[in-house]
This record gives sequence, C-alpha cells and structure tokens, in this order.
Amino acid sequence: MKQNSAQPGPRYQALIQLLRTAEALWNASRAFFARWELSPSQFNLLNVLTDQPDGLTQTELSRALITHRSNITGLVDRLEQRRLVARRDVDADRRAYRVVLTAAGTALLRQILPHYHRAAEQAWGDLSAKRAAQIVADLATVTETAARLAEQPLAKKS
Amino acid sequence: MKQNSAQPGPRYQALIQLLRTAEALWNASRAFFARWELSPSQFNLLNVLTDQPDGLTQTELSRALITHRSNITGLVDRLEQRRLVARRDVDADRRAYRVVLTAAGTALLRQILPHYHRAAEQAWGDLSAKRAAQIVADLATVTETAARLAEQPLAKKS
DNA sequence: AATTATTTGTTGCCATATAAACAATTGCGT
DNA sequence: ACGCAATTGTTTATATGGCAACAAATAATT
Repeated sequence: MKQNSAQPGPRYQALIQLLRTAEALWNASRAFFARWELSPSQFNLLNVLTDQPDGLTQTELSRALITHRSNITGLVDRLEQRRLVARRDVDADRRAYRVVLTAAGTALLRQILPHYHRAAEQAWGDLSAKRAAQIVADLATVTETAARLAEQPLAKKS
Repeated sequence: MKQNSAQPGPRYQALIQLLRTAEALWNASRAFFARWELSPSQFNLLNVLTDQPDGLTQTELSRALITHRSNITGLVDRLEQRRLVARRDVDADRRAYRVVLTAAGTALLRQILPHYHRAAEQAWGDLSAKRAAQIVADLATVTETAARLAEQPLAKKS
C-alpha cells in the first residue's frame, strides 16, 4: 500500500532539529539567567526595554515579545515588585501604562549583557560569520512562513 | 568609555533569530494541531510513541520529550481520558506504567502525519536538501553546547 | 536479612502561556 | 453630542513547564 504523500524529508529533519535546538537553548538560558534570579521571559522583557527610554505600554510589550497581553500583567507585576521596572501613567490615556526600566533594572542589564553576548557567540562553536548570516537568512524565511501559517492555519494544497 | 567585551556579533544575531523562529514555529504548530484538538506537546508525546509498540514508561517519555517526570503525569492523564493512549502495568515493576498508543491514537496519528510532514517541508521554502543537511549539522553543535551549559551553568572564562 | 539508597509516579507550588470575558476608557461615525 | 466600536489592562480558566517533597516499590550494600 502506497503512502498518500509526504514522507519525512531533509527539510522535515531540519525542522525537528531546529525545535530540539531551541528547546535546548531555552533550557540553557534558564540555567544561565538563574544566576541573577531571572527567568528567560523576564530577561527578554527587560532586554526589550533597554533601548526604550520612554518605555513601552503593555500591549506594545506583548507585541515585541510575541505573546498575549494577559501574560504581561504578571510578568511586569513580578519585575515591579523587585523594582527592576516601573509603571508610569500615560497622560493622554488613562487606560494604559508605560513600563520603564528603573535605575536598578538598567544596572542589572548592563551587568548581564556582556555575559549573554559572549555565551551566545560561543554556542555556535567556530561557525564562520558568513555561515551565521546564511543561517539567519534561512531562518527568516521559516519565520515568515510559520507566521503566515499561524494566521491562516489551513493552506490547502489544491 | 570602552565596553568591557563581547558586542553582539553575527553569531549572537543568529541565536536570536533561531529563538524567534522556534517561537514562530511553535505558534504555527499550535494552530496546526488545533484542527485535531491537540496541543503541540500532546502531539509530540503521541509521535514519540508511534514506533514503540511496547510503549514507554513515563520516565522514558520525560527523557524523550526533554521535560520533567512530573509533567508527563497530566499530559498522559488528558490523553488517556480521550482514549488516545493507555497505561499498562509492568509485570516486573509495580511502580511503573508503560504508556502505549491505543488503536484510536494510532489512527489519529496516521491521519495527521502526512499533513505534518508536508507542512514541515513547505516551511523552508525552496531550501536545498544540501543546505538543510548543513543546517542540521550546525544546529546539532548548538544543541550540544547548550546542553552542556545547562548542566554546568558557569563556564568561567579564566 | 536488614538497612540504606535509588527509582517511579504523583502531588504541591509557582511561573509561564493561550484564550475568553470584563470594566474602564478612548475613538469614531453619524 | 450621542452611541457604537475598538483598545487597554486585568481577571479567570486551563494547559504546560520546572522543581521539591512524598509514598511505594525496587535495588544495592552491608
């Protein structure tokens, strides 16, 4: 009996490997940021705020972090308790806050970032800069396709 | 004032892109599997069991899925309620179960897999098989490094 | 054989995630 | 100006994730 289609091919293998690698990276980053008692998500939020002197609203944060609005609430709550970020009122809109880094948050990030950059570079072994650029390009393609599929799940082939 | 080290370089960019792509893929797969009312995690568990006629114990499952033992409990609970998997007693060990696919679970997977394989191949666009293999190799390196870092978080540079 | 150590699955707590529903507020159309 | 639509952040419910602690069972040690 013939299969109706689509045996696992090399691109399928690549996709599986990609997901596996990402999971390994995520776990490694958890151990990494634990030194500063941060979760990867918390770090990402702080990191997004670094070059935003006026901060971002929670909705903007949710877009930057590719997650739902509702996740930001608790995330900011916990970071606010530790005085790493602060919620500032927005003059023109009484619904929204602007989340900004505090001085402590900025200092913490400045402390972490060099370690992070160094670890990230090391992760690839002796991969050449050229190949790295190639990979970025290939992955960007996948991201686009995936984002498109996520919006309209059914891409019928007919 | 000079930075003390490690500016973001091309490999850092590649790492960020990798994480972004993985997140996009994960979201896409959520939308994809929703057609069959499965979460990505649930699908992965079923998928791991496909070529395991005798099933796996929950600890073996946790290793295969790179997650903690305790997560498997609820995951299997929910799949068991839907009769997609079953817990079988192990003769020699009264502590453990073997989790096996039911006929319904096998049938469901057989239905899903071709779609999944096809979608995975499409995600890469017209990437050549050769480049795909290259990427798999590069990613494998990262996985290894990451796994090593996750175990011993501090790789002092001194 | 008896004690100790290890393994197995579960439970608890908490952080993170999606999604729906909600009140408060703002914007828009007429 | 008024009413309806959209937006903002929160809350709720549920699923997933890590991790510590636990009882039961098994393995190892003496």
